[in-house]
Formats: sequence, C-alpha cells, structure tokens
Amino acid sequence: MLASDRAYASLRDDILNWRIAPGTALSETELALRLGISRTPLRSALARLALEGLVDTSRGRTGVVPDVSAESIAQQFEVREALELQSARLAARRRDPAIFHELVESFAHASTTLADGGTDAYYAVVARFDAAMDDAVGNPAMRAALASVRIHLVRARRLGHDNPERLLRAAAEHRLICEAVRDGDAELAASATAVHLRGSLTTITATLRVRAAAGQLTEDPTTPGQEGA
Amino acid sequence: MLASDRAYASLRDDILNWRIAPGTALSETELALRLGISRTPLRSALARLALEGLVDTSRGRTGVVPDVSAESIAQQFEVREALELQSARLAARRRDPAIFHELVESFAHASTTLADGGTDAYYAVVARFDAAMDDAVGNPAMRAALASVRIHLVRARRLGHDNPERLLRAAAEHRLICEAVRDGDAELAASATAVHLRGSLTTITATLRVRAAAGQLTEDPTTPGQEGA
DNA sequence: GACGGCCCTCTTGTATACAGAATGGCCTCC
DNA sequence: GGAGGCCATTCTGTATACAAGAGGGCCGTC
Repeated sequence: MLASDRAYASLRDDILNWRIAPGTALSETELALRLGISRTPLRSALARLALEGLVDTSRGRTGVVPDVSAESIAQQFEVREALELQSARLAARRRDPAIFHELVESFAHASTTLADGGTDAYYAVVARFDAAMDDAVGNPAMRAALASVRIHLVRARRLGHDNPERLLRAAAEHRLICEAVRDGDAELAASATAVHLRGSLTTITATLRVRAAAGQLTEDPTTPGQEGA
Repeated sequence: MLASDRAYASLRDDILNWRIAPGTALSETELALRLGISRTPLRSALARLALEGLVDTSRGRTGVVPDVSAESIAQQFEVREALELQSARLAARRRDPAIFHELVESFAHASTTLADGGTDAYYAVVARFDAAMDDAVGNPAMRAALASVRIHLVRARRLGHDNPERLLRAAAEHRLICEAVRDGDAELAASATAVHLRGSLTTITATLRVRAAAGQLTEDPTTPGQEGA
C-alpha cells in the first residue's frame, strides 16, 4: 500500500476516534517522523484530510483539528437531511426488495445484536444499511456527497458513548425506513428518514451540551476551585 | 500566490472550459514543464482536482479528464436537486428580503442584460443569485457541498452554446425563486427551484444528445466517408 | 504468420535538500 | 515595569534526485 494512503488512513482514524484532540497543531515534520515516512506523502494525506474538512487550514498555515460544536453538527445535519431524504426516495424506487427485507429482519433483532456483540455489532448493521442504500440509489455522486457528510458524524457519534436506549430507538427507526424502501414507498421512506435524523440530531446535541458543561467545570480557568476536589 | 494554487486554478480553468479534452492523459512531468513549476506543487493541484471529480484517477495511475455523459449529469442533478431545494427552503426562512428583492429586479431585466452584456453578464447575475442564496442559508457545509456539485455543471453549461431562449426562461424561473425567498415562502421557493432544475436538466440533456449525434458523424471511425466532404 | 517473452522506457511514488516567511522569545529602551 | 523591536528557530512551500513498477514494443521462436 502507498505510504500516503497509510498516513491518510492512520490520521483519519486518529481524528475520528479523538486520539488527536481538536485544536492540536499538525506539524508535518513531527507527524512524518512519527509515522516513519517523509513529508511528501504526509503532505498529500494532510491535503486530503483538509479537503474533507477533517483538518482546518484556514487559520494560519499549520493545520489544526477542528472542534465539534453543536452549531457545526446542526449545519452538517442540514446537508445530511437533504441528501438522505433524496437518497431514501430514490432507493425506494430502485431497490431490490429482498435486500431490504433482510435488513428489516436485522433491525428487528437489534436488541439481541446489541446484547451479544455490543455497539460495534450494531454499527456494523448500520454500515450494511448505509451500503445497501447507496447501492440501491446507484449514484456515485450521491454516494460521495453522503460519505463526506457521514465522516463528520462519526466523530460526533464517538463522543456520546453510545446510549443503548437511543440505539434501540434508532434501530426501530431504521426498521421503518427499510420497510418503506422495501415496499417502494418513496415518501414514507423520506418521512421515516426525517424522523430518524431528527432523533439523531437531538441526541447528539444533548450529548454535546453535557460535554460542554463538563468541560467548563474542569477546564475553564475563570471558574476555579472544582477540578482539584 | 502559491505555485500549487496557480496550477490548480489553471488546470481547473482549462478543464471547465474544455481546453483539455475528456480522456486526455494528465502526465505530471509534461504539465509541470508546461506550467513552469516542479512536480511537487503540480501533484498537489492534481490531487485536489481528483477529489473534486474533475480528474479521474480510478482507471490506471495516470489521471484523465472524465467525459460529460448524460448519465453523469443526471446523477449530479439528483444530488443538486436535494441540496438546492433544501437551500431554497432555508434561505426563505433566513433571508434578508431587500437582497432578494433586488435580485427579482435584476432577473426582471434579464432580456436587457442579455442584449447589452451577452451571456457573461447574465451569468454574473446568476452568480450573484447563488452567492445570495449561500449567504442567506449561512451554512458553510451546505455551501461547500453545493460548490462541488456546481463545478461539474459549469462544464455542461459551457457545452451548449447558451441557448438565449432557454436563458430567458431560466431568468423567469430564477425570478420566481427570488420572489418566493423574498416573501419567506419556503415551500414555494423549493417548488420553484425544482421547476428550474428540471428545465436546466432537460436543456443540458438535449444539448448532450445533439453533441453525441454530431460526434458520431464526425469522429466514429466505423462510419467513414463523412468527415472529408 | 502468429504468439510469447524479454527489455526498455516512461510513469508515478518517495525522500531529501533548500529557501522564504512567520512566529515566538528575549533584550533593550523608554 | 511595560512595550516595542530584533533575532533565532521552526515551519511550510518548492525543487530535484532516485527507485520501483507497469506498459508497450520488438525480436525470436514455433
């Protein structure tokens, strides 16, 4: 595999999983040294990440990992809503019913999946769902647009440690979407998707609010006297 | 300005204006020589173009300029429709009425603008419209998503030599959108946008069909005897 | 005459060296 | 004591050199 691809995958993984904190300066020399490659392929990797919005190069020359704010998430969701609703409509018109019938079953067994395999097993089902939708739509441009939006939501998802209660509700919402797509009901699929996205956004926003409050208690220097206790 | 930015802008301009034909192999060495820079910044420019879909690197290692097919345009429009309709709804809720009132006037005078300044003057008004919509929405993610879709349509637009009849109808459609946004009517704005996009797609598709037929007459080696006449 | 293998050339991917610019710290002066 | 300027360090942007791999063409053989 190419060194630049490895660097890209490695940095992407680090950013999505919060191993690199927002605001961290991404020095080319230091990163190249750490990954054991030269600056040339590393620059290529950083450029890709910058174009995807995972690295912010607007302020100053040195790239930094952007923070995840409630505002940025809300903005991403406005784009995501547009794309996913369209995707749901198109998928309902072009789908292979058997594939979505199978997904209905999978989401029906979500509580078992969650109990046996944990959140990772559940997210694997969601990944199959996303892939099935992309395949049904059959539009590379739509797939690419959705991929660029979903990347940012992975970061947000990793934030809140995957509230199981919410995941069960999300599974029920996914099941409704799959049923509508399976039955070829475009408008119902779009509506069910809208319902799901609203639920997701509400959960993420709440998580961010909790995190921001906790951050102020432990980090804000203007509110001292709490962190040492 | 950075050499890589100049190379990017130059190549982007060449591709959008069909100075580089689809299928042309983009040799790094040759391009770097032609632009008077080294391969390093040129590679950076090519990578950006590849991520934007203006250069195809999937087949083989050497990048090529992708063709504009009716299918690819239709796919781009499925994404564009999703984003522009959402954009229209959001703009209607957040706009400054004065700005869109001014745009209504501008599109009302489109025939004069077209007669005096030609298609470039008209497209400048469309650019102001796009910018006003982006500003009204106030969502950087939406702006970026729309920008990546609009790039491809510039190529398609340059294809058909800007049928003036169509441009007048497009101006009327734009005027309706601006009126709806100005009045804060989100659903009407979305509907008017849908009408406009359908008209645009139909025109572009027709242009492509004509071009494909002409191309077969003059280029297809299996149908000889026409080009020398 | 056709097919297969070998060699050559051109391509990309990577590493390294160098130059210009910006930032941070430190010293000096007010 | 504070503020401003200068210097050094470090960063990015660019150029060039090198190596590995793939593709094409040519030659030899069947």
